[in-house]
Amino acid sequence: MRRAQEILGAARQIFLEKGFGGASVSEIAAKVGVVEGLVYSYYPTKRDLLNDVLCAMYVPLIRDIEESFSRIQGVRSRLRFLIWRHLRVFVEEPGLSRLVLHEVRTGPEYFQSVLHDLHVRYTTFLVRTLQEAIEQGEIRTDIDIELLRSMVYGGIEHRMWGTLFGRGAVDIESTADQYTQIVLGSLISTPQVSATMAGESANMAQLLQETRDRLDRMAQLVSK
Amino acid sequence: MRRAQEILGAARQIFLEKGFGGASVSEIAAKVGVVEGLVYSYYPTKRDLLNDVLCAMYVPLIRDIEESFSRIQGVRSRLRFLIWRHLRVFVEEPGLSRLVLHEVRTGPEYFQSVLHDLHVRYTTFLVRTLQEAIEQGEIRTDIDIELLRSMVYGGIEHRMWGTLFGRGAVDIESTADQYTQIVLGSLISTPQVSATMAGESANMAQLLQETRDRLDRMAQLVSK
Amino acid sequence: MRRAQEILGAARQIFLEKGFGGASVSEIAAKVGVVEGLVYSYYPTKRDLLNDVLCAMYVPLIRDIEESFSRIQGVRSRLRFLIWRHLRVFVEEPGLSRLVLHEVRTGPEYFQSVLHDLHVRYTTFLVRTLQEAIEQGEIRTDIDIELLRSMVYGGIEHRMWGTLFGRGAVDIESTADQYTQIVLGSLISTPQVSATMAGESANMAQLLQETRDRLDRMAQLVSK
Amino acid sequence: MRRAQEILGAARQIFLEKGFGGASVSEIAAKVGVVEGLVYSYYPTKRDLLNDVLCAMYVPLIRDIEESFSRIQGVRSRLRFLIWRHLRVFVEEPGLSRLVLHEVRTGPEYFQSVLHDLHVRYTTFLVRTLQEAIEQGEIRTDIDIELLRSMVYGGIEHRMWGTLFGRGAVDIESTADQYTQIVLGSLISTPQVSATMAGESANMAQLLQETRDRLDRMAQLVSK
DNA sequence: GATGAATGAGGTTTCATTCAT
DNA sequence: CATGAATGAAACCTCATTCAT
Repeated sequence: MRRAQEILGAARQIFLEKGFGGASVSEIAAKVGVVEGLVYSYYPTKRDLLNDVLCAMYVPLIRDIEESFSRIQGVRSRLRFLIWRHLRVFVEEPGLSRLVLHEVRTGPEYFQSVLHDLHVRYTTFLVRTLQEAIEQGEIRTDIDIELLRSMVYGGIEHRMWGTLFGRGAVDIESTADQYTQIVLGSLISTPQVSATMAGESANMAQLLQETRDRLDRMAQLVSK
Repeated sequence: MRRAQEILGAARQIFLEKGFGGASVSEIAAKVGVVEGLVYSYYPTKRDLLNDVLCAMYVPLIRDIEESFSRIQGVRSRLRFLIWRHLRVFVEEPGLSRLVLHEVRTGPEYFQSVLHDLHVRYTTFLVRTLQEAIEQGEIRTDIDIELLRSMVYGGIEHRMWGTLFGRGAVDIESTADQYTQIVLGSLISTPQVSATMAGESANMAQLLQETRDRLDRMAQLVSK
Repeated sequence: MRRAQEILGAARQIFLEKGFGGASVSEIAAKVGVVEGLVYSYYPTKRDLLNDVLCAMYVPLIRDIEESFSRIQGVRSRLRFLIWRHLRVFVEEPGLSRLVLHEVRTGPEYFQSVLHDLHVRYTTFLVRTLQEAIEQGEIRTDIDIELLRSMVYGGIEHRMWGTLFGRGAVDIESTADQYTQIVLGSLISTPQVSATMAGESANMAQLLQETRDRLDRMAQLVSK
Repeated sequence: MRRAQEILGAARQIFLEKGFGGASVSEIAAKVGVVEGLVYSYYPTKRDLLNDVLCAMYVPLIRDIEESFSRIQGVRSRLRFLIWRHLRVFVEEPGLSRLVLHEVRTGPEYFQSVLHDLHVRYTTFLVRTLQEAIEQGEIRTDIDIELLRSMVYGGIEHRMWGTLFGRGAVDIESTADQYTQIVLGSLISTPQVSATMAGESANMAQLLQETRDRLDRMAQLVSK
C-alpha cells in the first residue's frame, strides 16, 4: 500500500515533468529506489500507472471544486471561480493539463476511457453554469457552449503554458478578473447591444442636446 | 538539393501523421527510397529535420497571411480573418498544430529556437491588430493583449483538437463568426456598456421625453 | 496437505493448458487463491511442481492400465487395448502427452528423472506383451521391440497431435482397430511368409509335378 | 548478405539445440559476434528468423528427396528410401524434427503458415507412394493413409528422440529395413494372406502325400 | 501455514546515429 | 552522392525465486 503510493507519487512527478512518452518506468522505479519489475506488480502497465496518477489528481480536484462551487451563486461569481480555479491548477500542478491534453487525449481510444469521464466531470461545472445562465435569461441564447468551454480552458492552458518553463509569471487574481470580464462581456442577454446601442445612444444624446439648446433659446426668448 | 527536398517532404508527411516521437528516421528514409544514413548527410539530427519541416510550413503560411491581411481593413474584419485562417490550418493541415503544440513546444529550449520566432511572427498579426485598435480607440485599453492572444489561439486549438481524430466536424465559417463575435463583444470601447447602457438609455429616453414635454408646455405658454 | 493438493490441481490444469513455459507460478498461485511465495513452501521449484503433477497423473493411469491389462488375454486383445487406452489419453487428457513429449523430455537430464521411470513403466505393458508373444511363438522373433514401441506410441502421438488444436476428430475405436491390424499384421509367426512362402509353394508345386510325371512314366512301364 | 547468412547459421544451431523458446536473440547475436539489434535489421522478428531457418533447411531437403525419389521405382524401394531418408535427417540434423514438431506446430496458427506447406510437401512423397500403390493394387485398399503417415514419421521421431541426447545409437540401415518390413508387411494386397496360404500349403502337402502313397503302392506292385 | 514485498536477470524490440566504402 | 552495416542504449515487460514478518 505505501509502496503503491510512493510509486504513484514518483510517477506523478515524472509524468508531469516529461510527459508520458518522455518518462520511463525505470526512471520512476529509480526515483522510488526499487527495481523496475516491482512497479509492474502494482500497476500492470505503464499506461495504467498513468491512468491512476491522473485519477488520483482529478478526483480530489473535482471534489474540491464541487464543494466550493456549490457555495457560490451567480453566473459571474461562478465563472470567475472556475477560471480562477483552473489557473490555480497550473500554478499548483503544472503539467497536469499538459499531460491530459497532449498525451492522454491522443487517439480515438481516449473517448472511451475513464479519463474522458473525469475530464467531462471536471468541465461540467462550466457547462452547467452557462446552461443555467441561458435558461434564466442572463446571457445570450445564441451562444455555442462548446466554443466557450474551449475558449476558457484552451485559452487558459495556452496562456499558462510558458509559465511551466518559468517564462513569466502570471497573477492569477487579475488574470481571472480579466478573463471573466472578457468572457462575460460578450454574453449578456442583448445580442448586438454594443454596436447598435452605442449608435442609438449617440443619436439620442445629440437629439437631446439639440432639444435642450432649442429649449434654452426659447427660454431666453420667453424671458424677454 | 532535390534530395533534401524529397526528404523534407517525406518527413513532413510522416511527422504530421505520427508526431515527432511516433516517426522514425528509417521510415522517412524508406519513403524517399534512400538509406537512413543519407538523411543525416542533409540534416544533422532528427530534431533539425523537424525544425526544417516546420519552418518550411510556417514561412509560406505567414507569407500567405501577410498578403491577405494587408488587404483587409478594420478590427472586426481582420480579427475575423485571423481566426478563420487559423481554423483553416486545422482543417487543411491537421497535425501541424498538434505537432507545434504538443511536440515542439516541449521544454524550455523551445523559447530560444527558430520555431518560437516563427510562432511569434505568426501570431503577431493578431497582436498588431489589437494594438492598433487600442490606439485608435476602437477597443478598450484595459485589456491584456497576451490574454486575448491565448484565448484566440488556445481556444481554437482546444476546440479543434477533437476533430483531428474525427470526433465531430466543425463549420469553420460559423465558428469564425461566433468566435469573432465573442472576442470582439467584450472589447468595444465603453466598458460595462452592455449592462449600464440599457439603463442609461432608458434614463435618457425618459429625460428626453420630459424635456420635450417641458418644451411643449412652454411653447403653448408662449404662443398665447 | 490440502493446500499441496490444491496447488497441484491448479498446476495440473495450467500446465496441461499452456505447457511448462507458458505457465507462470503466479498464475497457478492466483488460481488457488494464494500468494506466489506459498507455492514454494510446498514445491521447491517450478520444475518440481511439474514433476509432481506428472507423477500424480501417471501413477493412477498406470494403475488403471494394470488392472484392465491383467484381465485381458491374448496378444491381439492386449495390443488393441494398449493402443486404445493411449488414444483415450489424448482425448481425455489432451496436453498430457504434449507436456510429456515436448516439455519434459527435453534435454538429457530427463533420462535420469522419475518421469523417465514412470514412462518406462507406462510403456512396459506393451513391451511385456510383445515379449510374451515372442516367447510363445505367436509372433516373429526377429522383430525389434523398441522399434515397435516407438511405432505404436510415436505414431499415435503424431496422429493425435492435430486434434489437440481442434484439427479434425479421430474415432478412437476404429483407429485402434486399424492400428492393431497394421501392427499385428506384420508380426505373425511365419517370418518372411509373404516372400518365402510363395517360393516354397512354387517349389512344392514343381516337386509335385515331377513326382506325378515320374508316376505317370512308371505307370506306363508297368502297364506294359 | 553474408551477415544474414551468418546470423541464419547461428540461429539454426541455437534453435536446433535449445528450441525456439529456449533460444534468445541475444545469444544468437553473441554467437555471430554482433549486437542484438543487428539481428533485427535482417530478420524483423525472432519468429521470422525461425521461419527462415526452417525454410533454409526444408527446401534443400525436399529438393534432395525429390531427386532421389524420382529415380526409385516400386513401393517397397520407395518406402524404404523415405524411411531411411527421414532417419538420416535425425542423424545429420538432429533437432530439426524436434523443432518442427514441438515448437513450430504449436497452436492453430501453424496450419496457415509457410512451414505447414513445407511439411506437407515433405511428407507428400510418402502419401503419393501409398496412393499409387493402392491404385495399382499392390497394397490393401482399406488402409488409412493418414494413419500410416503418422506411424512412419511419428514412429521414427519417437524412436530417434533419445539419440538426440546421445542415448544409444541407431543403425539406420537395419532400422530402415525393419521399419519397411513392418509397415509393408501389413499392407500387401491379400489380407489374411498368411492364413489362406497356410491352408493352401496344407492342401498341397496332403496332395503330395497321397501321390507318394500311390507311387509307393505302385512300386510294390511292380516289384512283385 | 501464509503473506506480500522485493529482487534481478532476462526477454524482445526499436531507434537515432555513425562510418567505412 | 549514396550505401548499408553496425552500434549501443534504452524501451516495456515477465518471472522464478527469496525472505522477513
